[in-house]
Amino acid sequence: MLDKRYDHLLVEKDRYKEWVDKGYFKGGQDKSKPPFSLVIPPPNVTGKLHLGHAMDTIPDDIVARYKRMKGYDVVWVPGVDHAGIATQAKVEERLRKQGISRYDLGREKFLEIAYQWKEEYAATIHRQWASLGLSVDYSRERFTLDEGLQKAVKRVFVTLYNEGLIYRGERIINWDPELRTALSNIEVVHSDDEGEFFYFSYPVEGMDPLIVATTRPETMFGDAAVFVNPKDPRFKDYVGKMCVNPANGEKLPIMADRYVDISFGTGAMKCTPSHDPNDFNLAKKYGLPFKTILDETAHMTADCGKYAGMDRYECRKALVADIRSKGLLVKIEKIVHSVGHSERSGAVVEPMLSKQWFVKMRPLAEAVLKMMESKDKIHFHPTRFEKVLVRWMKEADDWCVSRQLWWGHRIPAYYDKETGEVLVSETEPDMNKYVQDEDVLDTWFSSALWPFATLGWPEKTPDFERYFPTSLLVTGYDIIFFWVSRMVFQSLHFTKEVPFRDVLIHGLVRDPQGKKMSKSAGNGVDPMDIIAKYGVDALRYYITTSSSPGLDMRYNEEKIAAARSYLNKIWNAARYVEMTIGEGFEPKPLSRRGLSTLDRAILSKLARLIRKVESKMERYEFGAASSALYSFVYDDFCGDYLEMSKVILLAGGEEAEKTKNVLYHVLMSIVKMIYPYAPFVSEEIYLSLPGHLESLNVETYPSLPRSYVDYESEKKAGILRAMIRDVRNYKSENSLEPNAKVILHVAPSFPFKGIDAFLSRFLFASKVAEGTPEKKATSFAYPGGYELFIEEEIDKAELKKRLMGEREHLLSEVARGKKILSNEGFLKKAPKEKVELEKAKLLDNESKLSSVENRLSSLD
RNA sequence: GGGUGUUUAGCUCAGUGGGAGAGCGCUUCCUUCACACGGAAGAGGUCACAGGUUCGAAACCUGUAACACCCACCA
Repeated sequence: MLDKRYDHLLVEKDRYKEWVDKGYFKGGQDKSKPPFSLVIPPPNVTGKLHLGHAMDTIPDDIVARYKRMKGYDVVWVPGVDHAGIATQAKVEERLRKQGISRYDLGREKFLEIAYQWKEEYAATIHRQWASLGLSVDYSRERFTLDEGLQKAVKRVFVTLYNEGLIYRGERIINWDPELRTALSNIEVVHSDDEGEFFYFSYPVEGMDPLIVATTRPETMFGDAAVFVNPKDPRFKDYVGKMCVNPANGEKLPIMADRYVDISFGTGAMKCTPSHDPNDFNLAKKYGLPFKTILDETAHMTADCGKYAGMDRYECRKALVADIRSKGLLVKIEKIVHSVGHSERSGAVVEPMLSKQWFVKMRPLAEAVLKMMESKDKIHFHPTRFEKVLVRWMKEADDWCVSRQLWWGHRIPAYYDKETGEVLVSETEPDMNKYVQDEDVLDTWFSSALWPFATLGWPEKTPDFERYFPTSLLVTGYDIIFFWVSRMVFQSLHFTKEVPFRDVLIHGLVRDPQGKKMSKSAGNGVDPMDIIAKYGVDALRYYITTSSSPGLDMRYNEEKIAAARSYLNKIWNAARYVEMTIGEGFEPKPLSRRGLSTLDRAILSKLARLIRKVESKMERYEFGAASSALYSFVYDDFCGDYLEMSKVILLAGGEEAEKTKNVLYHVLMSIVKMIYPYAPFVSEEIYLSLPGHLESLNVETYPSLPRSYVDYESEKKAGILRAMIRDVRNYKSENSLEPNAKVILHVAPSFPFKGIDAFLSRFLFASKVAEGTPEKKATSFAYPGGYELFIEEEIDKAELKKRLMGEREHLLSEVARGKKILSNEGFLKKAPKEKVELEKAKLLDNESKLSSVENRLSSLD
């Protein structure tokens, strides 16, 4: 027997371990079942789990549990991501607190410490998966740096290199001077920062000086020219002349190119080939010299005269002061401009000319675009995110994949110690002759292989054959570029298949004000706190049902409390059913034979509900599925059926036994349908019920044949329910006590077995008579022409007022019905059922109206 | 500069052509033997605005406004 109250701490205790130990989550145990596979979005080994992880994994878990019940062989591969930059930054930060830099330790020792870090955090992540109740298959767990992934990464790198899709080149890249590594374009986040726009005077022999504006004076040491637009009349005579760089006195050619925007700044632009991507292009075009004037920590190089060794901002300040003292500073304007910051360190990114490895994107991207136009395309939910992928694939520049870090997949490129010739190879060459590239790969390079590499690729393993492509990926819209797109093109290129058939995109959890949750803002919520307070089932329910797919949600603790109340409701309904059916109850198979109208009605609703919930679950519409179940639980099951069935149960006899069986089966169905959302509490209820298997984890999804759908019984039960509500409302409006005795009449005879008993129990009817009463009485009309009369002396004025209001409402309803039914367009074009429905409604409303009018006239 | 989303009850949000819904909050009443994490009965919305399509629009189309987000090399 269940306790009076649902206590999530008791319910969740030790349960997960038991499930794992019993092997319920292990895939591949029955290969006669159709496969269904997922991979977890591997969390970074950088810290604690947050609500974003819950958003990533709980929908996966709901689908996995649902699919198991539907008879699939589910494999859900778990794992963690080494998260190159992020982890290295954290490890370095920890070391720094001990006064150690990574350079003090050296590569090998540093990696040892990083691996320790990984073990530490992987353990935390495991505990948190357990707290969330994720039904992942631990026998298939992977890590983005494990042996298999290393093999896959090498295979991919070497193959792409041999195909000419990976190359090493000198280009302007985004440099993070804090972490001292190159970054890809999407690892740079732009923000509108306040800055200064400096106008300097560049002397020109025999002419007025040229005024050039810049936000970055310190880069003037790397300038190679000044550009103007060829169509700009102001500078017609300047082109071809030389001007003097006020920073160092060097002469710079004045050149013309259409790239220059006439209306921006002064119309004259300085060109710094090594520190600006556009200037780089111009310099290439015109053969200008490249001079690097910033080092890897963004300090000025030896080429910068007395400023050598200064930090870039220090130099800017000093240089501007010096130019001012020479009288060459014209003015300084405040400006808000877009500045790139490192996603990880926050440092202002420095565009630098640097030799890095790149993945050539065009051919890979084209394959994605082609796939997304074919009938075998990947289906995104919601579909609009397909556009996000497509747009990014259309625009993507070559991907800089080398990182000047230690924590990651080392690039399998080797350089001949004598000739410097490069050798790219999966196997290590003679290391006496060669030295390996120092750099590692972008973390996303290995994450991109996750769906197929975790299943065994490049080997043709049984898992790979059976479970790839995976069925579903769940992730946030914020990493479509970083992760989803890269998995797609790598998978298409190397397996010739999509990595997953469906992608379910979720939004972000924001704080109650709608702000992004972040550590620095201190507005984050620890899922572990929620779980401790409300239980993980309530969290799971909340996360998956309180928002629409793809939209952000605001964290709302009240809704978590509401979710817990809901689970408590189910818990108590179960408790009641257990008490009612009693010890030793043996469930029998359901049969419609000999069932009461009430039983038929609830089973009819259940049959329809199961179909609806299933169709929503199949489309990953958890909100819609759960709200259908929710209203069934509250309104139909607890509100109506449980209460009304008490009448039958009290009467006892064979009918009562049948009702007990129905109670049991309906409850079981509810428990099974809520199970994917709330596995812990449903397991507890399930195991306390008779006729259970060893665990809900091995149960099948409920089903009821269509023959159980019985609208006639639903309608009758609905009328009874309406009668009860009407009389209660009548008492309330007429200031009668809810248990005030009334005499009721129903006419004509309502074919509902034991109606007297129902009405006397719920309405405190002292007598239920058939036929129209002799005395004047208030009446209510119902579909099918049934009327209910209440005998009770009440305030005539009040009654009249109420009836007038009701008449008004009915008149408008009748008018509306007549209008729509006299509308030829409607009669012709609307679906037949709709027309019939309207006709029936009109008839009902007319009969109600005439009843109300009779009552009114009898009052006068 | 380009793109996407949002605008529905006091608050947070569902609702993809056929009489406006949920949770919380609010009003009145009720500890009756499943549940006060509860029950009964209620109040509360020109569905942002303006046009259009349709027999019928919160929903579809076109514009407008406000807010949010993404992308982009304007020095």
